[in-house]
Amino acid sequence: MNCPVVTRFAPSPTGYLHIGGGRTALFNWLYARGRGGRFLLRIEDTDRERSTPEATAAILRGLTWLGLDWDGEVVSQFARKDRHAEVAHDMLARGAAYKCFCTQAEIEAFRAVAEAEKRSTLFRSPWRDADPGTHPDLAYVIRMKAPRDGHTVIEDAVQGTVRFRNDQLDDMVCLRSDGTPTYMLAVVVDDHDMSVTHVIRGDDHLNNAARQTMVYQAMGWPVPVWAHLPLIHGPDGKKLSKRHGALGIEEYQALGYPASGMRNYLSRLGWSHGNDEYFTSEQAMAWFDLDGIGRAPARLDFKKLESVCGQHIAAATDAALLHELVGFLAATGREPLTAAQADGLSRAMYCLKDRAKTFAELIEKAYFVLQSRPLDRDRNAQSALDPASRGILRDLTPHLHNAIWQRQTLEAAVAETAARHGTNLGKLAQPLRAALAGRAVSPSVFDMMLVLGREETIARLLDAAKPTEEPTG
RNA sequence: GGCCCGUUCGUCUAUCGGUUAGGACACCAGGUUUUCAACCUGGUAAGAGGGGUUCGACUCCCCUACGGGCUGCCA
Repeated sequence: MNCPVVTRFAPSPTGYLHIGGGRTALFNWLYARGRGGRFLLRIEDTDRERSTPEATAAILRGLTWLGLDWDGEVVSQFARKDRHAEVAHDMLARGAAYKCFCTQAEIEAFRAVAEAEKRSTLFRSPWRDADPGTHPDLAYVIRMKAPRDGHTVIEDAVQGTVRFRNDQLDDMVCLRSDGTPTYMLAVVVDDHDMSVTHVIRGDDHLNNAARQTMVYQAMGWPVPVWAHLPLIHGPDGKKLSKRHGALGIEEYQALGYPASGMRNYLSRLGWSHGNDEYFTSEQAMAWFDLDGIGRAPARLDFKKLESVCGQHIAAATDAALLHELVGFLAATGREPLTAAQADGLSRAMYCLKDRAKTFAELIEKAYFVLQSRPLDRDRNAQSALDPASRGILRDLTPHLHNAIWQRQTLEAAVAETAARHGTNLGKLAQPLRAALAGRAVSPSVFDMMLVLGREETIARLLDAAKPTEEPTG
């Protein structure tokens, strides 16, 4: 039998897509894409109180930025509530579920007492075996009639065989008293109806898998392959929370990380393929497998993220970088590039991409090509332009008029001029940089000359050579 | 409280009973160097603790410690 792989990502729209969710989506995507399968997206919005359309939009944006494309339409779980109710009643008819008339207040009171007495808080409904003839005409929930004897065994592709004692599990609510389904029921019905073959999700669902298995069994449906991933922790080893800073996947875009680098880094968090560290998404698809997933939670390491991203930026094509840079600028609320800036950036990209780990760094170092005259110089640049240096720069310009505009000849011209003034390239480089970039940090001065061209270079040198008022502060 | 999962350098990890326990990031030292970065060379650094099983355990079993998850008419 050759049943096609179907995976899904099923976030609840109660907030942005966080980094852990992003990784879960990535693993599902890699698994399906690497096997010619389908990767589906379902929004688990059955909690009407907390679900928002804004959150759904943010999740979609996050996935799109990460480059995780899904197959087919986005499924709204809430829209399928009638189907869920139908299954709940089907279970009732099969004797796999029952109506429970206990009120929430009663259950809460029971749990409060149980907790105070340090007893199990597992709720046992008195209606489990009640004669339907005794049912009152009151609101009720439909609860699963879960087996009390024996074990429910989960064969998990990551966690191995996990056995749960059935007497530790309660009769979970499948249909609320208002007729809406709970997650526990809806997730099973949807995964079945959507033909999901592999459920890859956070290990906070491992316990749930046992109860969900009972639903599959009650309905006579095939149980999917489970794969419960360890959660991601913050750099301090604690559960991820707001105080760890950037958490929403979109914040990573704003920080300037390329999507391919994020995918690479995230895939290595909890999964490995031998000693491979840096790889493309195509390689990841080919290599990704469930048995390469670890069982221990991993911590976020921003240094490593940066390092990986730096390699992806260096390896990307200029066109791809420019394209992603546009998205970065928009994500950080900056001015879009003018045509001239985009053009300059393209010409400069070759000397920019090797020295930037993020788009934030790249744009910083691209300052020289994005600005037009007159440059506005920062403090460090200003102080590099002392009167003596300005004189040398002015003296350099005539030699540039006829120079062949190549690195070698430019270097020779600068070295020669420096020597004539009793100094050397090392000393002249900073003033030159200040003149061309207006900054103390930039690509190589010769790269800047090549990118800027003869006219612009000479003009900037003459601008800098002009005596200006010394900074006073 | 009950149930479940986990624990190799600071971090991510390799190892699937026999290795000088390997790699990457970070860090340190040196080299290269016009800034930042990149790059080159070398280095520091790990099997939570205790019991077993075995000729031999990081690898298998048990206990403890620590961390995490679940225990909702949330997902």
